[in-house]
Amino acid sequence: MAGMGDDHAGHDHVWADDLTKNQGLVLGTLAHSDGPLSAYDILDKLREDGLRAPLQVYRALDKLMERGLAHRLESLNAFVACADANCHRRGLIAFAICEDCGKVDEFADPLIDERLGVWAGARGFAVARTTMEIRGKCANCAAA
Amino acid sequence: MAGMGDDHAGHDHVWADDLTKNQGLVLGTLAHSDGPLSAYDILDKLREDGLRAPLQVYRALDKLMERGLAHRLESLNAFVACADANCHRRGLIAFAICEDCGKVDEFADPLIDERLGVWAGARGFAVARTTMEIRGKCANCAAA
DNA sequence: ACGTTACATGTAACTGTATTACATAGCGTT
DNA sequence: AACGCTATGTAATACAGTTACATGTAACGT
Repeated sequence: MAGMGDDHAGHDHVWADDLTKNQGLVLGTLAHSDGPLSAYDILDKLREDGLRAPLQVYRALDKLMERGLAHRLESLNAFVACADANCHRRGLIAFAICEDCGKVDEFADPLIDERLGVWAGARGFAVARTTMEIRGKCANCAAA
Repeated sequence: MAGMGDDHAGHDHVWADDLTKNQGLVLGTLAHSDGPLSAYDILDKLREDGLRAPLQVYRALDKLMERGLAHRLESLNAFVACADANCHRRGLIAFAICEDCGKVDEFADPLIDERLGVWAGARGFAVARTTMEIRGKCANCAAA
């Protein structure tokens, strides 16, 4: 790996141990960011680590999302690391996105999940995955 | 208006009567489609009606969405006409999207909406708008 | 009638997001 | 060594959305 001051893949990972180099770089970048990043944001931050093309980032993101280590925010075309370090989450995950400061709060609500199951059951709809994103102002920014 | 075989704005509108020409064209296109359309899909269908640039479509979509006559599906980068003809809906609107046939089912669930209100209230989060999209297979496609 | 304001429109160029196609490299198995 | 599998590298392209600027048009006040 090219010289770097901050080698995520080398020692900075407390996540899964079997990430590939690019997956480690991308997850490290997301984990250290205080807000969501677009794929191109990630790419820019990783140029000095040798990444050059969007596809390298998208490939890593796909794998990370498969494993639940990262999530995509559809309404932002951006990505975040999973807030649950060892990702024990199941079922629906929702995100509250502050439009002022950009912070994202990830949460799971079993009741909403169940309610969704009821709707789907009644319709015979087979749910594969659900995205739920709330836009607005976090408590901090609403106060200001 | 340039000659056209299918003048939505002229006679085809049962929606609001005060839509502009482009808004009428775009809403007509969405309403006649049996699935979601991207902005560029819409543009292609409206070239013969004189539209030439993406911006013309995006501008119309913005106005239609402001009025609740159209919705954006974030996970698809696509748009649909509101299923409720005169759009009496309030609060959270959810979409079930079939990944097989592409059909979209729009519904509102007050309980989910309320549950969301509880979460937001507890956190001091001021909700501006919520997007909820379920991906999976509709009853028809699940059967096949 | 004239200028002013407000809003809808038209056009081009551009930025940002994501995928396709093809080539290369590493590793475990046989 | 040859094979299959997965990860990588690179370029080119497709798709989505915005910025900047010019024009049209109808309502309003003077």
